[in-house]
Amino acid sequence: MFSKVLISDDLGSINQGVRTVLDGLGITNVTQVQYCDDAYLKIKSAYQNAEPFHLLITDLSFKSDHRAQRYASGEDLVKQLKQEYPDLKVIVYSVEDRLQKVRTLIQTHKADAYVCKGRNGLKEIDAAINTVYGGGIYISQQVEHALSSNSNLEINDYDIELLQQLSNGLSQDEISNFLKSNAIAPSSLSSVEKHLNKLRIQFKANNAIHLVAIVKDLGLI
Amino acid sequence: MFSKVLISDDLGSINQGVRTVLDGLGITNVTQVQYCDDAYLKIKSAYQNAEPFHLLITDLSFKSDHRAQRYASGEDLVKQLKQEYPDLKVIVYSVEDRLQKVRTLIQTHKADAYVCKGRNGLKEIDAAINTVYGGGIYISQQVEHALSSNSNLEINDYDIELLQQLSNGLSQDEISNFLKSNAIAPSSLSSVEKHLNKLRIQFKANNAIHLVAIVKDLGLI
DNA sequence: CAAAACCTTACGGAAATCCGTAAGGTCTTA
DNA sequence: TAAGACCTTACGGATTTCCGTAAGGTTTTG
Repeated sequence: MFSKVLISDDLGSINQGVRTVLDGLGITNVTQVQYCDDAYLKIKSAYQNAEPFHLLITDLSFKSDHRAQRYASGEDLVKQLKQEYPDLKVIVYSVEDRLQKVRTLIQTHKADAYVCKGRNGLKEIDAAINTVYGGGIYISQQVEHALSSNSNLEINDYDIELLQQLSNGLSQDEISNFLKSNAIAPSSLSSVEKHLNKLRIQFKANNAIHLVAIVKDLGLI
Repeated sequence: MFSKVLISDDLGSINQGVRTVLDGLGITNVTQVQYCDDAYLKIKSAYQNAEPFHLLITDLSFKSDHRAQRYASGEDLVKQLKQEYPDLKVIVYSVEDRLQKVRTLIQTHKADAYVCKGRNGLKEIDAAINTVYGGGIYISQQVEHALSSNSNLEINDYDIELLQQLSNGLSQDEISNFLKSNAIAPSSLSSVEKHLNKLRIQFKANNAIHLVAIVKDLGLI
């Protein structure tokens, strides 16, 4: 079993619950932090001292306060850590249950587990730790279809960018110019129209307003 | 000090933290529930047995699961309870920091405190309990300007309705027809345009898409 | 390689939006 | 009651979105 674990979560009370689970698994070398930057520094220095952490359990959303942070979210933290220390196992523990988030964390950033905070959260943390220790990937039941299903996986970063800019108030013409100046292809007004039209059909939206409302509800932007 | 308290929060681990605070205040008669409906029933039956709860500390968002619930959110719960039992003190304890939510809870539903979950959440819970016990209203610092300021309080139900329908994908023409068929005045296309234009200016939105994105972020719809 | 499939881009027209102006109605106030 | 403020409604034009069609380029496939 893991012997050295770091918990990162800005709500102290949740840390307590996770710690209880770790106790139950006989894991006593547990460190807690409340800021992403602290998590990064702890892991880095432990690694340099040849006493690396084996597992990180982290939340995604951290309330910002007066302390300026390099890593504003758990996602940024996971991304960086997994690049730098691929051997470090990472369990994400979040209330966030949007499929796109799960997908990004697991597939892109290579997190090892995604556990939704909820009534059974701590039980799932237990299961996740065991699965991850065995080299597996654990995903909460309520979001497990994020990976498998043939759901809206075919929307890509380009589409997200379009939707993002649209929701920022840019006209389609302005989006076209934005893409040109950022060397993103395709950039013609016609292409912007085509892609947004495709998205409208995909999400069964009546118009661009409806589309933005829908994807915001879905948490895609 | 309060002697009989109910905590309602679907994440067991958070309950633990709040319970610690209550312990520190010498409050030992504490009950916990994980569903809004349970909270309602407990309070109702305690009242009927002439042993009413004095204080409810509740979350707003509850994950839905297999159990069908009459009260889907903490907001519904607070609304109902405060109507039925005005003497019951209510502290809302939520990660939600949108001003409109705070306003509705405090002004419309008459909650006694609004505490944002965060790094200092438990300290604030402590302060809130003391303030509320003294008959006051407590609001977390980060959202306290929700009430005082002269902010966008002048947007009314009619505006919300327009924004709602707009985000549902109706064109302005369709909204006009919708208003006519529901006998809501004013209903002309021109008026719909005017009001939406006013809202665009108010929220500094470039266009209708931008407007919907903004008010969705603000939690107005 | 050639055909097919796909994508990008351009263009044009219908519809919707954005944004003035103006007329008429309602409410407030002196 | 009369003037003023405010609101609703109508209308017209500029701009933007919506939605086809078509030409040219790139990628896939046999």
